[in-house]
Amino acid sequence: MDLPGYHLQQDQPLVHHPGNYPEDLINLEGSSTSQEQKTEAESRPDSEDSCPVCGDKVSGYHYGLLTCESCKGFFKRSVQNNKHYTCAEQQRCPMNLSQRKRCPFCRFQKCLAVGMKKEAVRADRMRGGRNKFGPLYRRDRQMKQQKVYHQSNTDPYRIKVETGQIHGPQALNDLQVVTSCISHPSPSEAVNQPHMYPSCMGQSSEPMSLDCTVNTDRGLTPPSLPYPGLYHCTFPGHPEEKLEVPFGYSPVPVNYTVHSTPNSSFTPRSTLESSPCSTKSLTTPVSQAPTQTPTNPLSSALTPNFLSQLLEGEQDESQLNAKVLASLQREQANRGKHDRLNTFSIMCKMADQTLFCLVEWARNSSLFKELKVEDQMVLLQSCWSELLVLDHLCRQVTYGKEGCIYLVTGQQIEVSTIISQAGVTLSSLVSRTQDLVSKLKALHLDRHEFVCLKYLVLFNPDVKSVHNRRQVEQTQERVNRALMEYTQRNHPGHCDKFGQLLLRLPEVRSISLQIEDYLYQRHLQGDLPCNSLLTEMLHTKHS
DNA sequence: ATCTCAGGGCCAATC
DNA sequence: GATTGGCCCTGAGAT
Repeated sequence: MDLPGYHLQQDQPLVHHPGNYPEDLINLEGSSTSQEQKTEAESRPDSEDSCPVCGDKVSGYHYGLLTCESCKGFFKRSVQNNKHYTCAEQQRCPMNLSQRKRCPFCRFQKCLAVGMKKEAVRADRMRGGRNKFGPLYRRDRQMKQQKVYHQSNTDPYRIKVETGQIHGPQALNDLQVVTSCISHPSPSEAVNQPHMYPSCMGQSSEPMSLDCTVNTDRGLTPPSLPYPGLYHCTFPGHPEEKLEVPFGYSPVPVNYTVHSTPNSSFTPRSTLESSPCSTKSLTTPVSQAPTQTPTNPLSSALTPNFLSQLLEGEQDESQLNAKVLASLQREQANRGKHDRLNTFSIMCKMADQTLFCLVEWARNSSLFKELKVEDQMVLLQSCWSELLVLDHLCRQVTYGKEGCIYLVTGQQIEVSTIISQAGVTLSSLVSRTQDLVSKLKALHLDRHEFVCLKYLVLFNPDVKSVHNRRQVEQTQERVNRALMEYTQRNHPGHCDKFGQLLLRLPEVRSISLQIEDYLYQRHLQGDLPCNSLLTEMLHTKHS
């Protein structure tokens, strides 16, 4: 794979390994749970044929996307007869072939969520003919064709992704956000157009759509950014800006014994062996923790300067906001008016842009530059998802309001809204992440500590095939010591803060792995954009 | 002129 | 009696 700025060509065919994933992971989103479903899926491995609402066999385009005959009829009747369903449960009923009849409310909501359009049901009941979505269907087909025929990537930092398999149909969205705020520069226009098409049928049941411009209480809130002037940034794919951080640092060899501890990748060696707040001490009462002063000559006097140097490479949040927003705007501008990005795609784009920035951040780091390119690549390939999670966590701790998720675009979305509409996996991820945010907020994580955690995750000597393991280890130890001294110096009343921060890293790791699994499943369904760094990172890990 | 295909109607099966 | 879902009809748009 190619990372931004890394041009080692590695043509790797995109091999799908659905069998590598446990069934429960695939089923978590409620698309297919029963044995019946499994059998059917086996007999019909091509996900192109599965209805995004219930997983049944699609019979063609109906009301905006490929669905089965059953959901087509259900949707038609619901709209034509102006049905008002209610859910006996928590409006999160599983939707699959065997259970689709149980809850019409959730089924209809799912229909709307995946993109079926009420407007496509004819008010005049005229039979035959083609509707106004013809161009949309054509474009959709073309995009599917593109996937099938191995469209080569023109982006300079992408690899050629080949696929011998047809990707899934319309993305099964966990959320459906109508991105008026991104597609319509005029807020007033967006407010008057809550949905892509005016609703011609009085349907009281609210669609699952979250409209960031219409109802700011429920969905995304417009960003308050000085973005107009920043939209001209070249980004991504053309890393023109190089932050040359003037580190006056050269690593000093430290004689630490290397122990290969299972699952210890989150815990730097020096933490285990030389830190006053060692892993052992973390499990004991604070009063019993040793309070010895670090003896390493690297440490105390250098730490403040070292930390400030580490911080210099950090990207300004408002610039990042603007870059990602601009990128999303460009993406939307390249699409047709009736072909907006769905929520999942938007989230992927955001993650992709953020990932790009994180890779650039690493590449511009003097500490990182000291490594061989091969080592840089394997480290980044190993920890990219952890960096993304850490980045997200820091954003929440710094900017996030209670009960809201602060997006990299500067927008906010309510956690409850996401959880009420997301599938099981995504809800779990959001909940776990929010729990971690709460813990980090309680710890008063600041940017110095955050950047140290990023470096600790990046410089992971446990990564296989790292060439210069010792160098990686020494850097990790140095950052680790800097973090320890910083927390001790700035939070003398909270002597365990260092240990508490490190204890959060396994959860970061765990969440990142769950995210990778989730994204890979969506990737197998064809929901992830092919030409993205995110997809390539996923692909590299799974190939 | 013919073909394609998506929306509508019908009706047996099921709830 | 209401709902579901498979099948067929229709006809605007594409070829």
